Amino acid sequence: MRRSRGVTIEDVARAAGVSRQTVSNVFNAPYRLKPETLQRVSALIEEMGYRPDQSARSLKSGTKRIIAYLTPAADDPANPNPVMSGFLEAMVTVSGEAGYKVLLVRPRPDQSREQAMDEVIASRTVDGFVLADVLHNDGRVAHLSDVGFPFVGFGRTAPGEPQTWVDVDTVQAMIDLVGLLASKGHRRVAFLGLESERPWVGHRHEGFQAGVRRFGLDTSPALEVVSPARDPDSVTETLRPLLTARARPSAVVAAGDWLAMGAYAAARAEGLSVGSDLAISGFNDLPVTAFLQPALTTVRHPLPEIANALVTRLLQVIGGGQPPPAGLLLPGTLVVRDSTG
Amino acid sequence: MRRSRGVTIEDVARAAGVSRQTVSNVFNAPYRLKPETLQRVSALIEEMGYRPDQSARSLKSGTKRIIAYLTPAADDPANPNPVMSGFLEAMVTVSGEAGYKVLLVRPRPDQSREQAMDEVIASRTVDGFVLADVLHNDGRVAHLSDVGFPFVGFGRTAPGEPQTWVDVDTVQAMIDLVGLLASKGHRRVAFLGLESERPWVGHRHEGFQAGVRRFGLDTSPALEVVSPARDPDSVTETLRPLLTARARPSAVVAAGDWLAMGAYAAARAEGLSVGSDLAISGFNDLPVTAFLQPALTTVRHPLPEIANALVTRLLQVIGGGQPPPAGLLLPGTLVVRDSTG
DNA sequence: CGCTCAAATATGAACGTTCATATCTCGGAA
DNA sequence: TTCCGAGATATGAACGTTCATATTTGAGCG
Repeated sequence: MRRSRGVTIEDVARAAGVSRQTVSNVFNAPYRLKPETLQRVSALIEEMGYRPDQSARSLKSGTKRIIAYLTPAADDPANPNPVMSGFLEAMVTVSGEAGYKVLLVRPRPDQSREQAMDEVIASRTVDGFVLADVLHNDGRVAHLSDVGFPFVGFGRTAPGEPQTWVDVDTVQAMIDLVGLLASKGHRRVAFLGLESERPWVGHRHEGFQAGVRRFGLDTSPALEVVSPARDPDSVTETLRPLLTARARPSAVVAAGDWLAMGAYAAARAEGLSVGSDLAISGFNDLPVTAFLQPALTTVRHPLPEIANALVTRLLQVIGGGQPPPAGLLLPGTLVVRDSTG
Repeated sequence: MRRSRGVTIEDVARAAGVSRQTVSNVFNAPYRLKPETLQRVSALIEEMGYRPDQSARSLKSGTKRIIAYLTPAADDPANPNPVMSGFLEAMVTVSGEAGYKVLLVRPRPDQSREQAMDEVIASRTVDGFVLADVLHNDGRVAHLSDVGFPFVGFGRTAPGEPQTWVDVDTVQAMIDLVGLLASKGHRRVAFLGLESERPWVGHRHEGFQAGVRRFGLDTSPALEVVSPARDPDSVTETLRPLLTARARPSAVVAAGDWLAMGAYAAARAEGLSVGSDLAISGFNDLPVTAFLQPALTTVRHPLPEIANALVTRLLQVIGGGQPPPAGLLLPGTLVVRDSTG
């Protein structure tokens, strides 16, 4: 009669004629074992299919080898955010390589995000948190910082707050983008923004302005417009005055890919050919960009690098090290396609 | 001096002047306690912020309250699959409501999916698996079934295999879609397929054919074309002969939304107006569909219902119940937008 | 008034590890 | 030859729960 649970360290120890500790050392301190013993016990572990019971290991050692990902509420339930699923994808890969798994945590309808975090912390289920879409004065940051639980975030905190964040250098990417357009001879470049509090909207605007100044392009405020929403109709409405003006811009830098798609529609509505009559660029490199005609020039987030930096920093904090003194900005990648001629 | 770990059951018991078991019962068998005691201890638990240590609980009871989601390798790393991220989203929500959390498991580069699962099983980290994109003769299904570990899948298995799956009733959805077109007077409807082994491609084709027969439309095989890839250029190439033919179809039913986007491009290339000159439909209801002009008529997967059925079935199997005798097909939702006139 | 029995609560053991420490082994120096 | 000490391995305790079982409590009955 076999036990219903799995193979235990005791089983392996008995089979190998060694003690539990020796088997434990195969996983936790192989250097302590005589090479010959290591070899022999390892083989037996493999053969018997033994893995340490995570619960027992966690209970005794206090380390879970699990990172919690606080799932962001989707902007709009019908529109899952592809940047964030790409980020999660990268997080899983990178933390997997570091020997950590990712646990998805979503606050129940009756809970605040902070309460959900408290529950996970109190039940000692994970070693740390990864937050997405972190912004200045983020309640989650304040809370985790207060209770002293390890965390890192994708986004940015304010200067006085903990600096355990990593983000894309949006401003620099926008400057590069404007530089690309300038190099193609564009002098009147419009910026298509979005009416939103999200910090990245501001960063993209800021980067655009910096780029325009840097490359000596037309800085007329009339070239900067803000759409109330991302749908093509709103964008078309927003851009119409600009595109029908006497001196229309030769390029539109949109604050995001969806907005850029709207700009395509606006261009078509005015009989302008995207790429030749009007250059258009986006931001985010959503899956859709490659399916547009012409394909959209955009900026790709360095998601693997961001995930890597976050995991590295988080493990550092978990390990009891000093939290990083400053946030980290990583460069985005300009993906040049046909929409910019 | 406070202990570095958290509040334990012992702490609460002492503070309340009761035994550990009584505190434990507050969570696991409240009906056993005198209402007065329950009340008093609950209040103290709340006040002290006590939560049972998951590791200790798991170790003793054997139940982890965690479901593993074996993350599917993205078709193309640059194109995360939005249907699957929507599915994961739904899984997190539904399992959260059932008191379970979702752990993401990805095989390391040196591992097969089966090896990754074995590792998770042997380390007793989760109670069961959810598989996405399950197909006939799926190695994961065979393996989990062999080792007798609880699992369910989104997709379909072959008749002889375990029937713990849930899927969309693709055929019925396609019939509905063809019915919609028939009701609008279309008689020559084309099917735009994709060169792929994926089972859903076949189901969509099958459903299309059933619909065409059912509604007495033109069944000419010439109306069924297959694109070698999903990009707009390939699709345009594939559709050109059909759209320039003497008797061109008045509608195109695409096997997926990306293909439908390609059909938009093909229509434009021939100077046809989508919606009026040529009706086009897709499948999946990707985020992009609402941003197209005209917005795309498509089929939405019943992701919350699928997740719900899967979790229900999985918990049943975990609880030691009989595995479901048959798979479950859930109806998709026709999302009628302007691309079908 | 004492007894019975169910309801309510308490106790000791066990889950499978790792930690802290103890013991063993064996080559080399005195 | 004896002893030392470092390297290698072994042992008992502890992590914080829940399980199985034991004990207490108190209402109802003869």
